[in-house]
Parts: sequence; C-alpha cells; structure tokens
Amino acid sequence: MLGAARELVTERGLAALTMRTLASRLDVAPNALYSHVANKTALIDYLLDDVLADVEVPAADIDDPVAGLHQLMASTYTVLLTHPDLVPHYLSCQGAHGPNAHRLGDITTALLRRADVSEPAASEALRVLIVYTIGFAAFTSRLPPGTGTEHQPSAAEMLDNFNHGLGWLLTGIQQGRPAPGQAPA
Amino acid sequence: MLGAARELVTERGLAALTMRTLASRLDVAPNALYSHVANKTALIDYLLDDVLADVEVPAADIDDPVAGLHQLMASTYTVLLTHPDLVPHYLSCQGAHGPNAHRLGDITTALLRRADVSEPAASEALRVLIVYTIGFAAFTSRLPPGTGTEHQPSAAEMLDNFNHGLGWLLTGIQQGRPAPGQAPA
DNA sequence: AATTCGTATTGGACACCGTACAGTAGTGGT
DNA sequence: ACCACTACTGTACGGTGTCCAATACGAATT
Repeated sequence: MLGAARELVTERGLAALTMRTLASRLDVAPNALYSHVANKTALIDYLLDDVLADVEVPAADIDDPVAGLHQLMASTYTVLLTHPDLVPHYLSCQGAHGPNAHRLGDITTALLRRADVSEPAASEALRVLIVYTIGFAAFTSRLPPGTGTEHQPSAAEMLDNFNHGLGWLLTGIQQGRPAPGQAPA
Repeated sequence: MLGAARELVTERGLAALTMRTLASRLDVAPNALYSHVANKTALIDYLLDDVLADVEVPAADIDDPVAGLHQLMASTYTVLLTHPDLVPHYLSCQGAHGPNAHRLGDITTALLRRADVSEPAASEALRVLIVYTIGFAAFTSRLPPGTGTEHQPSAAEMLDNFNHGLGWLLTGIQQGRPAPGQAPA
C-alpha cells in the first residue's frame, strides 16, 4: 500500500494522492484503506519517512567527518527532490519522526561529535542542518515554468547553491562562535 | 478582504480559511470572492506577501552590515511565526513574490554588498539566508503538544537555536570559502 | 432625467474530497 | 463445527473549491 501510494505521488503528484485514487489503484473500496491507516495524514507521515530510506549514508569510519556531513546532507537533498511535492510537509511536521529519520539523525550526531562539536551545540547544529537541507529542498522543488523577467535558476544551479551554503554552514559550525554581529530583534 | 482573511487565519488557523467562512465573515456569497481573486491559491499568495509588511528593517546606514543582516532575518523569523500556518506555503512557492518580499530581498542584497560579499556569491547567500530563515520558521511553527519522551524544545529555545545557526551561517558567508570537505553526492 | 454598461453579487449546482457506520466474506485457532 | 478477528463492501454525510447563468446596482454617457 505504501508502495502504491509512493508510485502515485511519483507519477501524478501529491494532489493525485487521494484515498479514492489510491483505493482504485489497489482495486479496493476507498474505506478499506482505513483498516491499514488511521487517516490520510498518517499515510503521508509514513510516506515521508519511507522516502528517507533511499538516503545514502557515508561509511562509518570516513576520514573527514565534515566531508561525511556534507555527503549525508547532499544525499538527503537529492533524495528529497525525488518527491518534490512531499518536501513542504517535512517542515510542518518537524521532519518526519519514523525510524529512517531517527537513523539519519543518529548518524549526523555521531559525525558532529567526531568533528569536535560538543553537546549543547551539537543538537542545535543537527537541527540547523536539517532545517537548511529540507528547507532548500522545499525551496527548490517548484521551479519548472521559468518566469522570464528575473533569472530563474536551473536545478543544477540550485544544487551548486545548496552545496555552497552547506559549506558556509559547516564552516560556521566548526568555527563554533557566531559572527561579530548578533542582535536578536 | 485581505484583512478579513488575515484575521481569520490569525484567530482560527489556516484550516478555517475557507471560501465559505471568509465569505460569511464578509456577509457575502462564497462565489462573490471570485470577483476579487482568481482562486484560493492566489488569495494565499497575497496573504503571504502581506504578512511580510510587518518585518522591521534595520536603519539603512547601520554601522555593522552583518549585524543588520542578523536583525533583518531575526525580525523576519519572528514575523513569520506570527502566522505559523502560512509558513510552509512560503517554501513551496519559493518565498512569495509580492512587493514586500521584493523589498526585503533588495535590502538584504544591499547589506550583503556592504559586507563585502561580491556578486556571484551574494545572490547565493541571499537564497541561503531566505531558505534558512523560512525553513527554521516552518520547522518551529508546529510544536505545542510536548511529546514527553524526547526533549521537546520551547519556542524560546528554538529562537536561540535560530540565532546560533544564523550566526554560523553569517560567519561562513563572510569567510567566503566553503569548509575543507565538500563532496557533492 | 433617462439610458446604457460594467462590475459586484447571487442562487444553484457539480464534482470531488475525507471519513464514519453497519454489515459481510474469509481465515485461523480451538 | 464453532468462534473471533481482520479485511473488505455499500452507503451516506458534511464539507470543499469552483463554474454558470441570471440579477442588482452605481457610474458614465446621452
């Protein structure tokens, strides 16, 4: 069922994922789905976590942990872009709480630790990296119809942009101290 | 009409913003709205930009442009949290294209320029800052019912987290060069 | 002042959505 | 053979965004 739902979203977009269309694809009455899933939101939650299974994690004993973080986030970014419609949901649900999300969180934390980011900062850095990656993916996910007047970046340019920003972020995290000017509003 | 829509969202949440409820608040038939707005999505787009009008911009001649950037983003963050339901929409629409969004973009670019961030990097930095700020706001926007088992951060903690991450980002941007390990997937 | 005209509004309807309720097929364990 | 349980079905309710044709109304023109 999750498989069929994922197919549907991939082929026809999130808007096409309706209890009725999903049911008809499974040759089943719409209500039958509620024997397997509490409601549509729960279904989407499962989907969200399911997608993260495709993220490639760096080797556990990678030499440069910062490079590992970069790889991990970059892979997450590209995987998220596989299902653009889903991405906005990640942020409003605070990034999916299923087993896959948990696993990626643990790996990231371990890499941060190996990069000498000590604890109070580490969990903040984790959240910052998640937000940045998912946020950028969400931001990228809708750009097909080039507006014309302004410069509309291509997917490749966005990936470059993502990598640069990620580099800045990792630099700052390693540096450990915020920039000279910090003035909360 | 935009005003009524904003009230509705503020008082009863985005879910309560329906053509029918909005119409009834204006003592008008639902279809009447379509004389002023193409469809509901367009309505939300207008709302999105409207909210940004409340962002406080730093004085144009501020001494430390990096501090100005920090202020500007922090204000944007808090303003966005005023209407948490709307935030996820920003990312899927790539951050609202109305006049207010444009204005904020220009101000940010000017501050970056004054912070000696030259052009190819400047527009990337702009996008990174937008993504980070909106992303963090979206991430923060749903956290009322403390889960209990894990540490559920408060709004104040999230603001701290936001500020730290923003500091890291600005540090990295000023540094200009990405961290040693950059390996696109 | 009378008439025209365009825009705001209305009533009614369509197609679709998520989901609840009650009842039925089929399957495993005793 | 019976029973409990799960997956499923038919039907239906209330809600949604939005379209169509017809109307009210206020400003501009004659």
